[in-house]
Amino acid sequence: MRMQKPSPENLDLILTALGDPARRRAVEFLKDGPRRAGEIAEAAGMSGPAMSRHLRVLRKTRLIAEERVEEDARIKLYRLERAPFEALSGWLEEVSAFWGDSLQALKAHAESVVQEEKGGGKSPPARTARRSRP
Amino acid sequence: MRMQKPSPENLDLILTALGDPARRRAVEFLKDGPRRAGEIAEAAGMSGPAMSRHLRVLRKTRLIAEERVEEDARIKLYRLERAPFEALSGWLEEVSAFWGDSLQALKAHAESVVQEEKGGGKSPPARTARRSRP
DNA sequence: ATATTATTTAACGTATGCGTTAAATAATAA
DNA sequence: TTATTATTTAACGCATACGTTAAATAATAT
Repeated sequence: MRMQKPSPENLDLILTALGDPARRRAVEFLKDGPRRAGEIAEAAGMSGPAMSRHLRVLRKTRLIAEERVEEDARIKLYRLERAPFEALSGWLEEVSAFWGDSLQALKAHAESVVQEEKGGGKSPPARTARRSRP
Repeated sequence: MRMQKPSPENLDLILTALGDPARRRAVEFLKDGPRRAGEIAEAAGMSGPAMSRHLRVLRKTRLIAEERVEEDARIKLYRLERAPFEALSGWLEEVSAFWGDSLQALKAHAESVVQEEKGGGKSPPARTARRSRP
């Protein structure tokens, strides 16, 4: 049983999805809890169909998931899903690890330890410019 | 005193910029240090002009910056710039704060305190679904 | 069954993004 | 100056994304 690989291919979808302001507004709106499609559309200031398309994109990337209310089967709620945010966060940390970010200080440190264990074979981080001239 | 506002408008550009795989490859390549445009293009497996366009996008979002080598004025290097990554990271933390992520645990807590001080006027975080029926 | 409300899908027009080839700039070297 | 190498910009063609209005589905209520 695999537990959700970093799935770097999905970064494409995740970042593209979050790149649209309407979808980002939807995500920010859902931060406060599950909501219906109509509420989300209204909060983002767009028509239902337009938001429906956006929700489909967010659903495809698993940034959101549907949720049914038992008491009222016709009501369908959307809520944020954790994994893709973590995937993106992980990629960000990996990219910006070498800066020693204040927030990620201890995590970054842990990462670096792990990285040392792996033995930094590939690219000796030549921070110095190499001239290409003979 | 806040340094470098969250600049939510730039999230658009940042996320759109990072949404393209070629640009992401460029960023990952620059993680190991400053490189020339040609090297980046080759690493990403595309023509010079194509990558030049991408670099322009990355430059506009300040994800990268130019750097001149004094010893050889005709060589121009690109390097990663910290701020936009932090901006994105900050937004991510804000959005996913309520999950109590292990990494962001204490930061998230601090945020929630701040949020309490602001007085949650607008949307009372009703984690429970409200039916819209009369 | 018919009506009602909520959401999704279809179809259309417009706009933007990407890669390629060819031309234009920059900055030196001979 | 002219030649050389590196990078950027221009122009073209193609594909995809977005929002809107109108039609189709879902799931109940009467």
